[in-house]
Amino acid sequence: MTPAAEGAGATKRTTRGLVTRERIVAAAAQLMFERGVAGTSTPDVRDAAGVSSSQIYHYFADKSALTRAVIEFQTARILTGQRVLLSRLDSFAALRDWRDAIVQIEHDLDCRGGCPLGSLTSELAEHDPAARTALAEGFTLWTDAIRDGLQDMLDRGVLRDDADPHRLSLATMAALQGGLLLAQAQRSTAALEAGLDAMIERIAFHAVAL
Amino acid sequence: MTPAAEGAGATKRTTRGLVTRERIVAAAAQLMFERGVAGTSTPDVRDAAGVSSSQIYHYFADKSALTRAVIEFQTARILTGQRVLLSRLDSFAALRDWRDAIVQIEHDLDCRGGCPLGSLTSELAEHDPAARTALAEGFTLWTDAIRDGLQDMLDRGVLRDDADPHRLSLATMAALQGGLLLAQAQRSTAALEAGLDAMIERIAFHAVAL
DNA sequence: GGTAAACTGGATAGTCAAATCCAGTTTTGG
DNA sequence: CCAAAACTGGATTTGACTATCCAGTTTACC
Repeated sequence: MTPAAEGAGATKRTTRGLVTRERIVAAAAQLMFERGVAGTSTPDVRDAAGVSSSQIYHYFADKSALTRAVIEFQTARILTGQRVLLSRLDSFAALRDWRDAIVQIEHDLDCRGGCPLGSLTSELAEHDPAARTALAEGFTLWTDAIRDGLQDMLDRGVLRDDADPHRLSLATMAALQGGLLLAQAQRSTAALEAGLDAMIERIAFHAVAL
Repeated sequence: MTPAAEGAGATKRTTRGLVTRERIVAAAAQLMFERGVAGTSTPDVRDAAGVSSSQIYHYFADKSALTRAVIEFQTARILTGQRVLLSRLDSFAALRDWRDAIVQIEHDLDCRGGCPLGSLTSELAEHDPAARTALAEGFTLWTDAIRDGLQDMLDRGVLRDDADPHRLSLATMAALQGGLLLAQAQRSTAALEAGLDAMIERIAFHAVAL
């Protein structure tokens, strides 16, 4: 009778149920961000979400399913949270604003935690194939958002034809992820700033002469 | 009576003892690379190293101390393993060889595991300050090796004076780390290649005109 | 108003890992 | 040769976590 909790089981859910489910996911996401997946126990999530133990297993088949929900949650969070910046990532001013916003966030966090998706990657990629796939998908969506802005710049003639938006967006995402990882290790945004700046300058190399 | 196992306890160690200690660290490093720190139990390490349980706690105060030894092991491994490439990272040909070697390694590993230091970072940074410091130090040594090559190019007039070796090396390390992380998630070296290529091109921007 | 879902709260089983301890054996280095 | 270190192999304590189950209560919705 346990609702499939995830699959096409199509168990009827009330609004209240969905809200509770979301509260569990949000709490788990926060804890996993702060302490990692292995460092987050279901009792921890239970307390943080303010629910009873049974509710967690009512909505999720097991911890692995909860973790996958967290990945989707973080992906959505990044894409909507950066929507304003990402949707208009189509000028050098916008790129620099985006860079500044990320550096500012990291600074405000005292360089703790790295990237919500990046941290999960190294912990899950090798022993949870479903999680790895979900993470890969999240990175792809994120990278594509950057690519679209660059494509826009190319279409509008801001960038020359020799610019490859897809490749540039991949490189930018690499610099971002690595910058966040190094920020976490070194408690400094120096590498993050250097990486993002270098990529923006690299993109500027393709700009049509003023 | 337990030897401090790490500190300035200055317990006399025989050659055989050091060899065994190293065998434990190497086995732990391999397992932690494959399964993560949390996914590696001391019984796992015991079996992989072919020693008795007591020996692990004979050489290391606890799992945390062993983990720190693993970080030092991996740092040394990277620096000596890439010594040939890193020590002469002072020309564009050398930079490209270095890039190719890294991509090749990742390809041979089927994009599994990411960076030995990077993986440890997101897992340990937030709840093991000593580990975080050791990781930061490892990244600094690695980045400095890159910086030295660039400084060489600058000193020899291959790069123009407006090149900032330190900043460029930081950006390169960010692209490398992010590229490896994305490779792990997406099982593709595309982002790694794009990131490193972009950085090499970025450095080439500072090259004196031919 | 009644059915189904949401929810509490705690008991519980089973597993596994960290770390300590010990009694005895082998190896080594001066 | 002999003392210290290296090492075996396993027993053991302690604790935490995953996951299940249940008996009963509250809330939502047609």
